[in-house]
Amino acid sequence: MAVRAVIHIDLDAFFASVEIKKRPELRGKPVIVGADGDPTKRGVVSAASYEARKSGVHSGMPLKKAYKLCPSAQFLPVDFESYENESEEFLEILRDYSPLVESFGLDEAFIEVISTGEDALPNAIKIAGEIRSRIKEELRLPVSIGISRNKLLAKMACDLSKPNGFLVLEEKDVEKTFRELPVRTLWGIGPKTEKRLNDLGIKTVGELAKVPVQHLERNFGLIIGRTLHEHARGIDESPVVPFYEPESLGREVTFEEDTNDIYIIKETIYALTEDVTARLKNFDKKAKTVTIKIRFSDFRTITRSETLDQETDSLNDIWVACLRLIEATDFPKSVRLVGIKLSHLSGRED
DNA sequence: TCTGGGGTCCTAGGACCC
DNA sequence: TCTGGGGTCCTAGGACCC
Repeated sequence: MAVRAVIHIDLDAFFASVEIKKRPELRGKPVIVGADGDPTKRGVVSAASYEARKSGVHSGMPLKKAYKLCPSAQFLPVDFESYENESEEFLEILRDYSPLVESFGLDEAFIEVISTGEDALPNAIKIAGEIRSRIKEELRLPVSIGISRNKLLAKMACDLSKPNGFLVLEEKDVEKTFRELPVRTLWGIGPKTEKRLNDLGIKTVGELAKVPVQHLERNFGLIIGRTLHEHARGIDESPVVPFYEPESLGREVTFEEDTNDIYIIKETIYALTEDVTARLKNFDKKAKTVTIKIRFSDFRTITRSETLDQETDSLNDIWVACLRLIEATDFPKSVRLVGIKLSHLSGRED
């Protein structure tokens, strides 16, 4: 009989850890990586070392605020290329242990391990231990690992173990482990759902698990309601998928200063369109739907989309669609961000 | 000190067809 | 002179993840 186990691996404070690896003199110091590394400009924290987190800095926080909280930190620009290189080496190590490796962002991955016998966990624990040693020796990066029988529980175990952790979560321990956890810690519950659950008197995952599924379906819809109910009980049947075809390709950019100038807006969207169309061709895809995105100075964000008669990878076709969308849009306030997205992608059938 | 950029998935309403 | 109901596609927005 074949049984499965899932390992979730997460490189701790990944961008910051890579920077510290490049510059060892930063080890043990607060390091904050974000945007172009200038905390007086617009941008947010992409990663903060644990020393910086002690000051209250966390990813997603505006750099200006991070600077107020931790002025002694070393602020560094995002260097995607080196993170991508490290990430590729990370995935290569994992693929030595199973073909079923699903990357999730640059710094996280799931591995499914199939074992013969009654229990897959002991074998998964052994493999996870080897992976941990190799990442520490070959990549010299800190890592946390969670092991369980499905993706949800493996990820939750990993999150609970951070930093530098290693945690096995068995089904029999789920109820006790989840009982007192705030609902926000459950995968898929963000700030909005947390607030709505709290308003319903549901504060912990243990409480959520006891709510009748019909009650959740009424409040959150059939799909999300059912998922909340299952996740609170540690149930997750989703497979580990080694490769996804992209569903959409997009680029967006925030201006250093808000602008009213329609020529700057058009010029910027054109540059983004060139970039995304090149990526589209690289993927050997064509797109049917073109969407532009505008965020105004008050942060109100709109999208305008057009589905073409025929899928295309032509820069001209896509740009003309963008222009039509721009012309049909009102600009009542100055603009903070513009973006473009291509969707309804399909492979070329030339 | 405000609030990035890359994505995925879900929902709701309207158009349109049978 | 009163207008069903199902299916599908499109658009816009929102929640969530890293």
